[in-house]
Amino acid sequence: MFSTKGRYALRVMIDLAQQHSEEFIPLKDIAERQDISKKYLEIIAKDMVKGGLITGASGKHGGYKLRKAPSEYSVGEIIELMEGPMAPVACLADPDYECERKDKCKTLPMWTEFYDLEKEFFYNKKLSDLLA
Amino acid sequence: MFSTKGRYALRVMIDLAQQHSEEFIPLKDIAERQDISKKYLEIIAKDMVKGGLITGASGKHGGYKLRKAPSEYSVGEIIELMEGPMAPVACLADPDYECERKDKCKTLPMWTEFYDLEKEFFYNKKLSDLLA
DNA sequence: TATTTACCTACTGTGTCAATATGTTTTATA
DNA sequence: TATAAAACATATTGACACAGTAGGTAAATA
Repeated sequence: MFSTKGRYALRVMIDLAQQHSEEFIPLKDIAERQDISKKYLEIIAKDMVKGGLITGASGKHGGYKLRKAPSEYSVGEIIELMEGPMAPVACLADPDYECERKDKCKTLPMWTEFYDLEKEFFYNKKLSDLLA
Repeated sequence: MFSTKGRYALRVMIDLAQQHSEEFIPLKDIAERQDISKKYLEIIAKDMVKGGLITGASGKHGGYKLRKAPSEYSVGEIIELMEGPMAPVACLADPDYECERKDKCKTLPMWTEFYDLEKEFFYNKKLSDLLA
């Protein structure tokens, strides 16, 4: 299950895209439109700035805006930035993970196959695909 | 991320299938081979019996065995029995979930599409596919 | 200087995960 | 019939993540 961090971030991205504005959009407006606690969204928006998804501006007429066109964002990059790798098992999430059973593990190929499928799905899905 | 409940259950199923036996296999042996706490596996095995995946027999020469041929079990049914629906979001996990945003939700079609993909993948993957 | 906004740090209640602990019941066998 | 081996049952626990809340500071504009 994806958590609210990723899902709310996605909704913030969609909301920003829908404003079709070069101006900064205050979080207050987004929180109201999306019906999400503004205080909680602050945490999420801060991480989004830190991760390079959006830019923030303080002060009057401040707010947030996208850094790229919606078609240039993949859903996968948004979700993985907020929640970490969308791996089905821990041994795939961390490349340094050394499982001593990995050579004889009967399920690893299946998890790998699914992980690839999952990444392909979400990295080919663009933010612009969600605006229809 | 799938939890140990589903993953361990899958390993128990694989282990049972690998014994190619009509006898009951004691959990002690499975726990040793799989290097999983026997006490914890007891909880899991009990749920597996309850869910109809395996049959259990108490007493001497008791243990567990599969109820069907490995090719008749899908990985999906094993995982969902142990962990509940593998839905990416709560509103898809529960058919009675009534989200007031569902009609205007921009992300629901994507989650649904992914959920279908996921189910297709895991329900077409059979236990026998993991024995190679 | 006042207002608006983002940004920062800390805290908290709730729940799930991954077990452990301590039994009781069932069944075959010596 | 006693014993051992096994499943089955119930309760508890420590650690952690999730989903926020609370209260404040810094920056920018008018």
